[in-house]
Amino acid sequence: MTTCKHEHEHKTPEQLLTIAQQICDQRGRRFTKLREHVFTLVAKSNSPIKAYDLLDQLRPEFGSPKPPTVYRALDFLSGLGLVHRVEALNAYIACDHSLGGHIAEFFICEKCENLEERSANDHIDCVPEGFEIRRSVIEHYGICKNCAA
Amino acid sequence: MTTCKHEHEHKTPEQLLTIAQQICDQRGRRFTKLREHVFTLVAKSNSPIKAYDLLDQLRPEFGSPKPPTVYRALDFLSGLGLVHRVEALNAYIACDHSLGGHIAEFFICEKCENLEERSANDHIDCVPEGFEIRRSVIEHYGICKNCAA
DNA sequence: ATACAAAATCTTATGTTATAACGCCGCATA
DNA sequence: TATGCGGCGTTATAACATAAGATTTTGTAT
Ligand SMILES: [Zn+2]
Ligand SMILES: [Zn+2]
Ligand SMILES: [Zn+2]
Ligand SMILES: [Zn+2]
Repeated sequence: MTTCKHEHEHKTPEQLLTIAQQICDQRGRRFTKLREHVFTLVAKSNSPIKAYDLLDQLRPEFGSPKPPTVYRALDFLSGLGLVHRVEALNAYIACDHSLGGHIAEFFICEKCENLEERSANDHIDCVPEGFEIRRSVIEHYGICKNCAA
Repeated sequence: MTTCKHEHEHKTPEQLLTIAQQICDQRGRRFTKLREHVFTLVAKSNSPIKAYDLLDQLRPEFGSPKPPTVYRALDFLSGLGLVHRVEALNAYIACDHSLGGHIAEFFICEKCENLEERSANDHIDCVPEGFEIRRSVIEHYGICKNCAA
């Protein structure tokens, strides 16, 4: 258990949006109004946000969207590595490591819901012989420094 | 990424049941018929099993149980560390490390659904300063040796 | 410009997972 | 016998997610 000694600056929603547009461009995918709006809502949320909360926040500007609308956008965005799903919360967060393709590791405060994203080191011990890892879910739940006080 | 070199024997459902009863006794909790039956079903399943599949398998011997019945039993069992919830599958597995209180790490084959449980080493890098980890979710998805062939 | 194909979206319906709330029963304790 | 509590049944509903088909938008070729 090693406390972090690096700098981990957080990007602003605006920066994240710019990067998202670039990545989308590079891959030749369309960053539509809907996708942009969903991404912005995720990026602006300061804790993981749920699909049905996104639905609510899309209204009324985007009419009365139904679940498939927001799930499609989230699938698109997570396919590009722009957002991550937090499995144990059924919620979504904008990737702060704008590179795509990294293994995300989360530290989530159970009091204030704040989430810190890290790029997991790939030193995984004890992998079963011959097992090829395709995707990893690594989420740590606990109490952050602020909330411990 | 280090391939496992240890022996990891698997306990039989019967062994798991015996251990579960002991742990329950030690803690002064009641291992009721229902809890025993749910635990046995989980232990006998050779891949993570879902709550509603458990419900089906409880019938008709246990009448027509409703969701709260099985969720209560699962909460009880996981509270004692006898079963683990696999977050990204919404499914449950009997703990093979009968000690309780360990950090579970799973390697799950996406083809055959086989699951290997390990006890995660606690060498977590880059923990945010002052963050106290209470619970960790570590799940690796991929293809197992058998299915790669 | 027009036609076409593919991508994106909308809509309806349904499937899946999980919990709230309330009541009853059986057992332990005083 | 009263009292309390753990365990479980039951009803209802909340929360999360997807299937399938119709429709619109968009880029591309003619
Ligand atoms: Zn990320
Ligand atoms: Zn906090
Ligand atoms: Zn375990
Ligand atoms: Zn396999």
